[in-house]
Amino acid sequence: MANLKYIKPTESELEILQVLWSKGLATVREVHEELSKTKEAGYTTTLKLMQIMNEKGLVKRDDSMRTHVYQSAVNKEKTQKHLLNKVIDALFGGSSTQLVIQALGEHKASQEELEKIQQLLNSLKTK
Amino acid sequence: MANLKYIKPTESELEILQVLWSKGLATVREVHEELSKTKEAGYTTTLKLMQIMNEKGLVKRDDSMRTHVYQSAVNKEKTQKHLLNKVIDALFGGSSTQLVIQALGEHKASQEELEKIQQLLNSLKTK
DNA sequence: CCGAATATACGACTTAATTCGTATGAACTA
DNA sequence: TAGTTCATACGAATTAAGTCGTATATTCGG
Repeated sequence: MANLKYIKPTESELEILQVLWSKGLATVREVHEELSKTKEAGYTTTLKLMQIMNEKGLVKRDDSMRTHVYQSAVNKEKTQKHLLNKVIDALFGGSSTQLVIQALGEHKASQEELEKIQQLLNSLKTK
Repeated sequence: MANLKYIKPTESELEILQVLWSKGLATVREVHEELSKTKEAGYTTTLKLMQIMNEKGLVKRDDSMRTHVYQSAVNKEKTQKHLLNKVIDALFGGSSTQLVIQALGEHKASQEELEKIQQLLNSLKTK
């Protein structure tokens, strides 16, 4: 195996993964177009990044055609979980509750979302 | 001003800030001792890091004595908030709710902590 | 007072991320 | 078919983090 241990994408890599997670399959061009909406960067920069990600095993690609088609090679939820753990340690001394409080306090969530959280909370409390 | 915009401590810097936040005041030696509990690094490495942090404005120090005394120059909650926002963007497409759900689902919180979250949730819902 | 211990300063090295220029070749078009 | 467009590959430059060796100064114990 070569990926479960080393899920540690950089910020730029994460941006690319976001696109791949949402699109499923995408060419470098497509990823680059998407990133260009919010970011300034040359095409070959994106290309290079994705090539490196391929070497690292963060993405897979089909290079049977001239234009390669990429997809994520790492699970979205697993990656989120993994990096979130790091944040909780680095920023909140390991307390996920502190993080939740901080996150809930700061950002507005819709009633619907709050309800979702409430349900989750209920299931945790009665357990 | 020179700090509100650029709160972007690295991982190592965050470790040091954690120590300073908890101790209030500390010498390089003290910080280094603390870090040594969980990490392998030379004394001068910690020293250098803290010197750089001083230049960046992440910490302040009293160098009126031979042994300098450091303290954090950035607010803990502000820093948490700032970096948390980055994580929410980079990892959860801007949805703090997704982050909360992920965090609550993964980590066990005590009944007491859950109660705290519940109260926060109540105040958000009735608003 | 002298040597050991301890402190800071500073420069240099290593590694990794990011960026991009350029080369090369395929494919499409007039 | 020649020229333009678009793709990948690759190498190199830049920047920053992290690490540490070494120089130098201060302090303290005996």
